[in-house]
Amino acid sequence: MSSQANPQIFQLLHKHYPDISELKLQEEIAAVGQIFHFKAGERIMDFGSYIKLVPLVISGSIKVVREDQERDNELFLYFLGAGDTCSMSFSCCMKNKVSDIRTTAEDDTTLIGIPVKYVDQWMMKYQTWKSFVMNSYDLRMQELVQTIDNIVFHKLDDRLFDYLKKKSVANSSNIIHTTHQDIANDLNASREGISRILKQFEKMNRISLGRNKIELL
DNA sequence: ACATTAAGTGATT
DNA sequence: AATCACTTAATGT
Repeated sequence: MSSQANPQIFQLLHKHYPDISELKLQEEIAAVGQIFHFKAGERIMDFGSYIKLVPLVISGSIKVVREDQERDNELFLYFLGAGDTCSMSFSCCMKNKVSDIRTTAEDDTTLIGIPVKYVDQWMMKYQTWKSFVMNSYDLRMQELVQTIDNIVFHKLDDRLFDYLKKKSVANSSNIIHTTHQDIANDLNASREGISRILKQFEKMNRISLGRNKIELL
């Protein structure tokens, strides 16, 4: 805590996290936060590891997946982008539990890591931190409820299109490089099902298809 | 040219 | 919508 505030973090906060406006809080984050860089595809956190840092994403994006114990599958949860933080990490770290989730850099990513012990402290100390945390919970919650709806009502096509949109945003490109099989794994669906729906999307001129390539129109 | 891997299809449940 | 059994197409060696 005797460490000095990192002026770079200070600036990044200002730019990407305008909601975190309390000066004292900004100073604390700058003092204890650390900047990390990850290359696309790099594993950031894995199942079973203890979470000791909460990320504030600055640029790039992170893919968050949940482990599926029965199969060798992973269920895709969501992408984190600039200005996002990982709601899962809050709940995990507060109980000092091991991670249920795995995160990988979807794109080259920069983030500020905050040691978990402060996350707690700041909740009581700073109003803006509290609402920041609550807010990101709320956003994630809405998103998850939505996808649960889509699963219950068998709307695989909605889920698939959402997935494509989000992936496109995550990679800041309209062209997505992936296979139908990989998508199927992420969404816990069959490859054939994905292929057929993609084919429909193509006929509706919403996308165009190629090998290992999907372009959003 | 041959093998491998991704994608498309139709039938069945 | 999943699974199976093939077929067809694209790519790598």
